[in-house]
Amino acid sequence: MQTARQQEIIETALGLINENGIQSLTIKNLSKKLGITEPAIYRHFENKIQILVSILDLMKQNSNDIFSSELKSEESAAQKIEQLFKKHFRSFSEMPSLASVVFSEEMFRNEKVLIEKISELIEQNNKILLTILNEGQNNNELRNDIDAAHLAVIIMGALRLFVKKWQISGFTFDLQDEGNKLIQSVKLIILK
Amino acid sequence: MQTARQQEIIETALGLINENGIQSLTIKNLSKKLGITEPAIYRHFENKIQILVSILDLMKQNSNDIFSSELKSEESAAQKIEQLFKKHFRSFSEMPSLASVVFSEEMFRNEKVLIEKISELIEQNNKILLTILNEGQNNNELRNDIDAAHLAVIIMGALRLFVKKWQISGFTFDLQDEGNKLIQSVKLIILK
DNA sequence: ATAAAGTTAGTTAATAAACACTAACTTTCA
DNA sequence: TGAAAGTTAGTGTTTATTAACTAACTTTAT
Repeated sequence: MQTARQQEIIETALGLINENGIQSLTIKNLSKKLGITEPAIYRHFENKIQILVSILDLMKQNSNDIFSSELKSEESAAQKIEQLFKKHFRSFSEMPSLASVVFSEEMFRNEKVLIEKISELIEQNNKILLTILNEGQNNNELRNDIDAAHLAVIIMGALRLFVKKWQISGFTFDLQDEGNKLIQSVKLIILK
Repeated sequence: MQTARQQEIIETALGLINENGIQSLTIKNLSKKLGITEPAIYRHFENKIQILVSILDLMKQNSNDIFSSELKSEESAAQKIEQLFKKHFRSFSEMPSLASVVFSEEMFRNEKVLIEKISELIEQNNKILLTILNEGQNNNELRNDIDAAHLAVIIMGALRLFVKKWQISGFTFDLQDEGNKLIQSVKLIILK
Protein backbone atom coordinates (compact mmCIF):
# COMPACT_ATOMS: atom_id res chain seq x y z
CA MET A 1 0.00 0.00 0.00
CA GLN A 2 1.05 3.55 -0.61
CA THR A 3 0.61 6.76 1.27
CA ALA A 4 -0.86 9.84 -0.38
CA ARG A 5 2.53 11.49 -0.39
CA GLN A 6 4.14 8.46 -2.04
CA GLN A 7 1.54 8.63 -4.77
CA GLU A 8 2.21 12.32 -5.25
CA ILE A 9 5.89 11.56 -5.59
CA ILE A 10 5.50 8.89 -8.24
CA GLU A 11 3.04 11.07 -10.16
CA THR A 12 5.57 13.88 -10.10
CA ALA A 13 8.27 11.44 -11.18
CA LEU A 14 6.14 10.36 -14.12
CA GLY A 15 5.63 14.00 -15.06
CA LEU A 16 9.38 14.52 -15.03
CA ILE A 17 9.96 11.47 -17.21
CA ASN A 18 7.29 12.66 -19.56
CA GLU A 19 8.83 16.07 -19.99
CA ASN A 20 12.48 15.22 -20.40
CA GLY A 21 12.86 11.46 -20.52
CA ILE A 22 13.87 8.94 -17.91
CA GLN A 23 17.31 10.46 -17.63
CA SER A 24 15.88 13.54 -16.02
CA LEU A 25 14.49 11.51 -13.15
CA THR A 26 17.01 12.50 -10.50
CA ILE A 27 16.36 13.08 -6.82
CA LYS A 28 17.35 16.69 -7.30
CA ASN A 29 14.90 17.32 -10.14
CA LEU A 30 12.21 15.37 -8.39
CA SER A 31 12.49 17.27 -5.13
CA LYS A 32 12.65 20.59 -6.94
CA LYS A 33 9.43 19.77 -8.77
CA LEU A 34 7.79 18.73 -5.53
CA GLY A 35 8.91 21.93 -3.89
CA ILE A 36 10.85 20.18 -1.14
CA THR A 37 14.51 19.41 -0.54
CA GLU A 38 16.27 16.23 -1.64
CA PRO A 39 16.51 14.46 1.72
CA ALA A 40 12.77 14.87 2.23
CA ILE A 41 12.23 12.31 -0.55
CA TYR A 42 13.90 9.72 1.66
CA ARG A 43 11.17 10.16 4.26
CA HIS A 44 8.89 8.43 1.76
CA PHE A 45 11.07 6.08 -0.23
CA GLU A 46 14.00 4.02 0.91
CA ASN A 47 15.97 4.83 -2.22
CA LYS A 48 15.62 5.75 -5.87
CA ILE A 49 15.22 2.17 -7.00
CA GLN A 50 12.08 1.84 -4.89
CA ILE A 51 10.61 4.81 -6.71
CA LEU A 52 11.28 3.11 -10.04
CA VAL A 53 9.86 -0.15 -8.70
CA SER A 54 6.67 1.70 -7.77
CA ILE A 55 6.44 3.18 -11.24
CA LEU A 56 6.90 -0.21 -12.85
CA ASP A 57 4.30 -1.72 -10.53
CA LEU A 58 1.86 0.96 -11.61
CA MET A 59 2.58 0.19 -15.23
CA LYS A 60 2.27 -3.51 -14.75
CA GLN A 61 -1.08 -3.13 -13.09
CA ASN A 62 -2.28 -0.73 -15.73
CA SER A 63 -1.24 -3.05 -18.51
CA ASN A 64 -2.60 -6.09 -16.75
CA ASP A 65 -5.97 -4.41 -16.31
CA ILE A 66 -6.14 -3.80 -20.04
CA PHE A 67 -5.00 -7.24 -21.10
CA SER A 68 -6.90 -9.39 -18.65
CA SER A 69 -10.20 -7.54 -18.87
CA GLU A 70 -10.06 -8.17 -22.61
CA LEU A 71 -9.32 -11.83 -22.11
CA LYS A 72 -12.50 -12.31 -20.12
CA SER A 73 -14.79 -10.48 -22.52
CA GLU A 74 -17.16 -12.25 -24.90
CA GLU A 75 -16.00 -10.49 -28.05
CA SER A 76 -14.33 -11.98 -31.10
CA ALA A 77 -10.55 -12.23 -31.17
CA ALA A 78 -10.31 -9.33 -33.62
CA GLN A 79 -12.44 -7.17 -31.34
CA LYS A 80 -10.29 -8.11 -28.40
CA ILE A 81 -7.13 -7.06 -30.23
CA GLU A 82 -8.87 -3.87 -31.27
CA GLN A 83 -9.76 -3.09 -27.67
CA LEU A 84 -6.23 -3.93 -26.59
CA PHE A 85 -4.87 -1.32 -28.96
CA LYS A 86 -7.52 1.24 -28.13
CA LYS A 87 -7.07 0.97 -24.41
CA HIS A 88 -3.31 1.21 -24.70
CA PHE A 89 -3.58 4.24 -26.93
CA ARG A 90 -5.93 5.88 -24.45
CA SER A 91 -3.64 5.03 -21.56
CA PHE A 92 -0.61 6.48 -23.30
CA SER A 93 -2.53 9.57 -24.38
CA GLU A 94 -3.59 10.29 -20.84
CA MET A 95 -0.17 9.61 -19.39
CA PRO A 96 2.55 9.84 -22.05
CA SER A 97 5.21 9.15 -19.45
CA LEU A 98 4.08 5.53 -19.47
CA ALA A 99 5.38 5.32 -23.03
CA SER A 100 8.66 6.86 -21.97
CA VAL A 101 9.14 4.22 -19.32
CA VAL A 102 8.20 1.31 -21.58
CA PHE A 103 10.85 2.32 -24.04
CA SER A 104 13.67 2.84 -21.63
CA GLU A 105 14.33 -0.72 -20.61
CA GLU A 106 17.94 -0.14 -21.53
CA MET A 107 18.29 2.24 -18.59
CA PHE A 108 17.42 -0.51 -16.17
CA ARG A 109 19.96 -3.01 -17.43
CA ASN A 110 22.23 -2.65 -14.44
CA GLU A 111 19.61 -3.12 -11.73
CA LYS A 112 18.52 -6.69 -11.25
CA VAL A 113 15.21 -5.88 -9.53
CA LEU A 114 14.22 -3.56 -12.35
CA ILE A 115 15.10 -5.96 -15.16
CA GLU A 116 12.90 -8.55 -13.49
CA LYS A 117 9.99 -6.14 -13.21
CA ILE A 118 10.23 -5.21 -16.86
CA SER A 119 10.57 -8.82 -18.00
CA GLU A 120 7.53 -9.84 -15.96
CA LEU A 121 5.51 -7.09 -17.59
CA ILE A 122 6.44 -8.08 -21.12
CA GLU A 123 6.05 -11.79 -20.46
CA GLN A 124 2.66 -11.40 -18.84
CA ASN A 125 1.26 -9.43 -21.78
CA ASN A 126 2.72 -11.80 -24.31
CA LYS A 127 1.03 -14.76 -22.65
CA ILE A 128 -2.41 -13.19 -22.72
CA LEU A 129 -2.02 -12.06 -26.30
CA LEU A 130 -1.03 -15.58 -27.33
CA THR A 131 -4.09 -16.98 -25.59
CA ILE A 132 -6.34 -14.61 -27.49
CA LEU A 133 -4.66 -15.42 -30.79
CA ASN A 134 -4.82 -19.17 -30.25
CA GLU A 135 -8.49 -18.96 -29.39
CA GLY A 136 -9.17 -16.96 -32.52
CA GLN A 137 -7.32 -19.46 -34.65
CA ASN A 138 -9.20 -22.40 -33.13
CA ASN A 139 -12.53 -20.67 -33.75
CA ASN A 140 -11.52 -20.29 -37.36
CA GLU A 141 -11.83 -16.55 -37.00
CA LEU A 142 -8.16 -15.68 -37.46
CA ARG A 143 -5.90 -16.89 -40.22
CA ASN A 144 -4.27 -20.24 -39.51
CA ASP A 145 -1.45 -20.04 -41.99
CA ILE A 146 0.69 -17.99 -39.60
CA ASP A 147 2.07 -19.12 -36.27
CA ALA A 148 0.37 -17.36 -33.35
CA ALA A 149 3.77 -16.36 -31.96
CA HIS A 150 4.56 -14.63 -35.24
CA LEU A 151 1.21 -12.88 -35.23
CA ALA A 152 1.99 -11.70 -31.72
CA VAL A 153 5.35 -10.25 -32.78
CA ILE A 154 3.74 -8.51 -35.73
CA ILE A 155 0.90 -7.07 -33.66
CA MET A 156 2.96 -5.96 -30.68
CA GLY A 157 5.70 -4.72 -32.98
CA ALA A 158 3.24 -2.48 -34.80
CA LEU A 159 1.77 -1.22 -31.54
CA ARG A 160 5.15 -0.44 -30.04
CA LEU A 161 6.63 1.21 -33.10
CA PHE A 162 3.53 3.30 -33.59
CA VAL A 163 3.63 4.60 -30.05
CA LYS A 164 7.36 5.19 -30.37
CA LYS A 165 6.83 7.26 -33.52
CA TRP A 166 4.24 9.30 -31.70
CA GLN A 167 6.70 9.84 -28.88
CA ILE A 168 9.56 10.81 -31.20
CA SER A 169 7.27 13.25 -33.04
CA GLY A 170 6.87 15.06 -29.72
CA PHE A 171 3.24 13.94 -29.50
CA THR A 172 2.35 16.04 -32.53
CA PHE A 173 -0.34 13.74 -33.87
CA ASP A 174 -3.39 12.34 -32.15
CA LEU A 175 -2.44 8.87 -31.00
CA GLN A 176 -6.01 7.71 -30.62
CA ASP A 177 -7.31 9.03 -33.96
CA GLU A 178 -4.37 7.84 -35.99
CA GLY A 179 -4.15 4.69 -33.93
CA ASN A 180 -7.71 3.72 -34.82
CA LYS A 181 -6.77 3.75 -38.47
CA LEU A 182 -3.81 1.49 -37.80
CA ILE A 183 -6.04 -0.90 -35.91
CA GLN A 184 -8.19 -1.39 -38.99
CA SER A 185 -5.13 -2.34 -41.00
CA VAL A 186 -3.95 -4.77 -38.33
CA LYS A 187 -7.38 -6.39 -38.28
CA LEU A 188 -7.36 -6.84 -42.05
CA ILE A 189 -4.06 -8.62 -41.66
CA ILE A 190 -4.96 -11.10 -38.96
CA LEU A 191 -8.53 -11.96 -40.04
CA LYS A 192 -9.16 -14.98 -42.19
CA MET B 1 37.68 10.53 -42.59
CA GLN B 2 38.99 8.58 -39.66
CA THR B 3 42.42 7.58 -38.47
CA ALA B 4 43.24 3.95 -37.71
CA ARG B 5 43.30 4.77 -34.01
CA GLN B 6 39.87 6.40 -34.16
CA GLN B 7 38.51 3.28 -35.78
CA GLU B 8 40.08 1.15 -33.08
CA ILE B 9 38.42 3.32 -30.47
CA ILE B 10 34.95 3.09 -31.93
CA GLU B 11 35.31 -0.65 -32.41
CA THR B 12 36.29 -0.98 -28.78
CA ALA B 13 33.38 1.26 -27.81
CA LEU B 14 31.00 -1.00 -29.73
CA GLY B 15 32.46 -4.00 -27.94
CA LEU B 16 31.82 -2.33 -24.62
CA ILE B 17 28.23 -1.50 -25.54
CA ASN B 18 27.74 -5.04 -26.72
CA GLU B 19 28.95 -6.55 -23.47
CA ASN B 20 27.22 -4.36 -20.92
CA GLY B 21 24.91 -1.95 -22.70
CA ILE B 22 25.30 1.66 -23.69
CA GLN B 23 25.50 2.71 -20.06
CA SER B 24 28.87 1.07 -19.71
CA LEU B 25 30.32 3.30 -22.39
CA THR B 26 32.31 5.62 -20.16
CA ILE B 27 35.67 7.18 -20.91
CA LYS B 28 37.09 5.21 -18.01
CA ASN B 29 35.85 1.83 -19.25
CA LEU B 30 36.80 2.68 -22.79
CA SER B 31 40.36 3.67 -21.95
CA LYS B 32 40.80 0.65 -19.69
CA LYS B 33 39.74 -1.65 -22.51
CA LEU B 34 42.10 0.09 -24.90
CA GLY B 35 44.95 -0.20 -22.40
CA ILE B 36 45.57 3.54 -22.23
CA THR B 37 44.65 6.29 -19.79
CA GLU B 38 41.51 8.36 -19.97
CA PRO B 39 43.01 11.61 -21.22
CA ALA B 40 44.65 9.76 -24.11
CA ILE B 41 41.17 9.29 -25.61
CA TYR B 42 41.00 13.05 -26.06
CA ARG B 43 43.97 12.95 -28.43
CA HIS B 44 41.64 11.22 -30.88
CA PHE B 45 38.18 12.56 -30.15
CA GLU B 46 37.16 16.03 -29.08
CA ASN B 47 34.71 14.63 -26.55
CA LYS B 48 32.47 11.68 -25.79
CA ILE B 49 29.67 12.95 -27.98
CA GLN B 50 31.92 12.79 -31.01
CA ILE B 51 32.56 9.13 -30.28
CA LEU B 52 28.82 8.50 -30.25
CA VAL B 53 28.40 10.53 -33.42
CA SER B 54 30.98 8.31 -35.11
CA ILE B 55 29.14 5.20 -33.98
CA LEU B 56 25.85 6.52 -35.31
CA ASP B 57 27.50 7.45 -38.59
CA LEU B 58 28.76 3.91 -38.91
CA MET B 59 25.30 2.57 -38.26
CA LYS B 60 23.68 4.95 -40.67
CA GLN B 61 26.05 3.93 -43.41
CA ASN B 62 25.56 0.25 -42.64
CA SER B 63 21.81 0.56 -42.72
CA ASN B 64 21.86 2.71 -45.81
CA ASP B 65 23.99 0.16 -47.63
CA ILE B 66 21.40 -2.50 -46.90
CA PHE B 67 18.37 -0.42 -47.81
CA SER B 68 19.61 1.28 -50.92
CA SER B 69 21.25 -1.77 -52.46
CA GLU B 70 17.87 -3.48 -52.16
CA LEU B 71 16.08 -0.55 -53.76
CA LYS B 72 18.21 -0.86 -56.86
CA SER B 73 17.79 -4.60 -57.32
CA GLU B 74 15.51 -6.18 -59.90
CA GLU B 75 13.64 -8.43 -57.49
CA SER B 76 9.96 -8.35 -56.56
CA ALA B 77 8.86 -6.18 -53.64
CA ALA B 78 8.41 -9.22 -51.42
CA GLN B 79 11.92 -10.40 -52.23
CA LYS B 80 13.27 -6.95 -51.47
CA ILE B 81 11.61 -6.93 -48.07
CA GLU B 82 12.94 -10.43 -47.45
CA GLN B 83 16.46 -9.33 -48.27
CA LEU B 84 16.04 -6.28 -46.06
CA PHE B 85 15.23 -8.49 -43.11
CA LYS B 86 17.91 -11.02 -43.89
CA LYS B 87 20.66 -8.48 -44.25
CA HIS B 88 19.69 -6.74 -41.05
CA PHE B 89 19.59 -10.03 -39.18
CA ARG B 90 23.04 -10.87 -40.50
CA SER B 91 24.36 -7.46 -39.58
CA PHE B 92 23.04 -7.70 -36.04
CA SER B 93 24.30 -11.25 -35.65
CA GLU B 94 27.79 -10.23 -36.63
CA MET B 95 27.77 -7.11 -34.47
CA PRO B 96 25.15 -7.32 -31.73
CA SER B 97 26.24 -3.95 -30.38
CA LEU B 98 24.50 -2.36 -33.36
CA ALA B 99 21.22 -3.59 -31.90
CA SER B 100 22.14 -2.16 -28.53
CA VAL B 101 22.70 1.24 -30.04
CA VAL B 102 19.52 1.22 -32.15
CA PHE B 103 17.42 0.57 -29.09
CA SER B 104 18.96 3.13 -26.83
CA GLU B 105 17.65 6.25 -28.49
CA GLU B 106 16.35 7.25 -25.09
CA MET B 107 19.91 7.71 -23.88
CA PHE B 108 20.52 10.33 -26.52
CA ARG B 109 17.49 12.44 -25.76
CA ASN B 110 19.47 15.19 -24.09
CA GLU B 111 21.99 15.70 -26.85
CA LYS B 112 20.67 17.59 -29.83
CA VAL B 113 23.32 16.35 -32.25
CA LEU B 114 22.60 12.75 -31.36
CA ILE B 115 18.81 13.02 -31.65
CA GLU B 116 19.30 14.41 -35.13
CA LYS B 117 21.59 11.56 -36.14
CA ILE B 118 19.12 8.96 -34.91
CA SER B 119 16.18 10.69 -36.57
CA GLU B 120 18.02 10.89 -39.87
CA LEU B 121 18.72 7.19 -39.71
CA ILE B 122 15.11 6.23 -39.06
CA GLU B 123 13.72 8.69 -41.59
CA GLN B 124 16.08 7.57 -44.30
CA ASN B 125 15.11 3.92 -43.93
CA ASN B 126 11.43 4.67 -43.75
CA LYS B 127 11.57 6.55 -47.04
CA ILE B 128 13.20 3.69 -48.89
CA LEU B 129 10.83 1.14 -47.42
CA LEU B 130 7.85 3.25 -48.49
CA THR B 131 9.23 3.44 -52.02
CA ILE B 132 9.52 -0.33 -52.19
CA LEU B 133 6.02 -0.82 -50.81
CA ASN B 134 4.45 1.70 -53.18
CA GLU B 135 6.14 0.07 -56.13
CA GLY B 136 4.85 -3.33 -55.05
CA GLN B 137 1.34 -2.01 -54.69
CA ASN B 138 1.43 -0.36 -58.10
CA ASN B 139 2.65 -3.60 -59.71
CA ASN B 140 -0.30 -5.36 -58.14
CA GLU B 141 2.11 -7.59 -56.28
CA LEU B 142 1.34 -6.39 -52.75
CA ARG B 143 -2.08 -6.00 -51.21
CA ASN B 144 -3.71 -2.66 -51.92
CA ASP B 145 -6.27 -2.66 -49.16
CA ILE B 146 -3.74 -1.37 -46.64
CA ASP B 147 -2.01 1.97 -46.69
CA ALA B 148 1.71 1.65 -47.49
CA ALA B 149 2.55 3.69 -44.39
CA HIS B 150 0.69 1.17 -42.25
CA LEU B 151 2.43 -1.73 -43.94
CA ALA B 152 5.72 0.01 -43.17
CA VAL B 153 4.86 0.33 -39.47
CA ILE B 154 3.82 -3.31 -39.33
CA ILE B 155 6.94 -4.55 -41.10
CA MET B 156 9.46 -2.40 -39.24
CA GLY B 157 7.64 -2.99 -35.97
CA ALA B 158 7.97 -6.73 -36.39
CA LEU B 159 11.63 -6.44 -37.35
CA ARG B 160 12.47 -4.21 -34.41
CA LEU B 161 10.54 -6.16 -31.81
CA PHE B 162 12.01 -9.42 -33.03
CA VAL B 163 15.55 -8.14 -32.72
CA LYS B 164 14.72 -6.65 -29.32
CA LYS B 165 13.44 -10.01 -28.10
CA TRP B 166 16.63 -11.63 -29.28
CA GLN B 167 18.62 -9.01 -27.40
CA ILE B 168 16.58 -9.39 -24.20
CA SER B 169 16.96 -13.16 -24.36
CA GLY B 170 20.71 -12.62 -24.13
CA PHE B 171 21.17 -13.78 -27.73
CA THR B 172 20.05 -17.28 -26.80
CA PHE B 173 18.37 -18.10 -30.08
CA ASP B 174 19.72 -17.89 -33.59
CA LEU B 175 18.54 -14.59 -34.99
CA GLN B 176 19.08 -15.61 -38.59
CA ASP B 177 17.42 -19.01 -38.39
CA GLU B 178 14.42 -17.87 -36.40
CA GLY B 179 14.32 -14.65 -38.36
CA ASN B 180 13.94 -16.49 -41.64
CA LYS B 181 10.78 -18.10 -40.32
CA LEU B 182 9.37 -14.72 -39.34
CA ILE B 183 10.14 -13.38 -42.79
CA GLN B 184 7.89 -16.02 -44.35
CA SER B 185 5.03 -14.91 -42.12
CA VAL B 186 5.58 -11.26 -42.97
CA LYS B 187 5.56 -12.12 -46.67
CA LEU B 188 2.26 -13.98 -46.34
CA ILE B 189 0.83 -10.87 -44.77
CA ILE B 190 1.88 -8.30 -47.34
CA LEU B 191 1.37 -10.32 -50.52
CA LYS B 192 -1.87 -10.07 -52.43
C1' DA C 1 73.81 15.50 -42.65
C1' DT C 2 72.28 17.28 -38.68
C1' DA C 3 70.52 20.43 -35.21
C1' DA C 4 66.16 22.90 -34.37
C1' DA C 5 61.41 22.85 -34.36
C1' DG C 6 57.23 20.60 -34.42
C1' DT C 7 53.99 16.66 -34.00
C1' DT C 8 51.90 12.52 -32.03
C1' DA C 9 50.36 9.88 -28.43
C1' DG C 10 50.83 9.05 -24.29
C1' DT C 11 51.40 10.11 -18.90
C1' DT C 12 50.15 12.00 -13.88
C1' DA C 13 47.48 14.96 -11.27
C1' DA C 14 43.72 17.62 -10.72
C1' DT C 15 39.01 19.86 -11.22
C1' DA C 16 34.20 20.70 -11.44
C1' DA C 17 29.84 18.97 -11.69
C1' DA C 18 26.26 15.56 -10.92
C1' DC C 19 24.83 11.88 -8.54
C1' DA C 20 22.50 9.14 -4.56
C1' DC C 21 22.42 9.28 0.00
C1' DT C 22 23.10 10.40 5.41
C1' DA C 23 23.35 12.65 10.07
C1' DA C 24 21.62 15.91 12.92
C1' DC C 25 18.68 19.45 13.76
C1' DT C 26 13.87 21.99 13.30
C1' DT C 27 9.17 22.78 12.22
C1' DT C 28 4.37 21.40 11.92
C1' DC C 29 0.28 19.73 13.59
C1' DA C 30 -3.13 16.28 15.49
C1' DT D 1 3.98 16.20 23.29
C1' DG D 2 5.61 13.46 20.10
C1' DA D 3 5.67 11.50 15.61
C1' DA D 4 5.77 12.88 10.83
C1' DA D 5 7.83 15.73 7.46
C1' DG D 6 10.69 18.96 6.67
C1' DT D 7 15.56 21.56 6.78
C1' DT D 8 20.89 22.44 6.47
C1' DA D 9 25.11 20.80 5.63
C1' DG D 10 27.63 17.40 4.42
C1' DT D 11 29.84 12.59 2.40
C1' DG D 12 31.59 9.55 -1.07
C1' DT D 13 31.47 8.17 -5.67
C1' DT D 14 31.37 8.57 -10.53
C1' DT D 15 31.28 11.44 -14.36
C1' DA D 16 33.73 14.00 -18.37
C1' DT D 17 37.25 16.94 -19.07
C1' DT D 18 41.64 19.90 -18.55
C1' DA D 19 46.51 21.28 -17.41
C1' DA D 20 51.10 20.41 -17.53
C1' DC D 21 54.45 17.63 -18.92
C1' DT D 22 57.33 13.85 -21.55
C1' DA D 23 59.27 10.46 -24.73
C1' DA D 24 59.65 9.27 -29.36
C1' DC D 25 59.22 10.22 -33.87
C1' DT D 26 59.11 13.50 -38.22
C1' DT D 27 59.83 17.54 -40.74
C1' DT D 28 62.44 21.66 -41.89
C1' DA D 29 66.33 24.61 -42.78
C1' DT D 30 71.08 25.44 -42.95
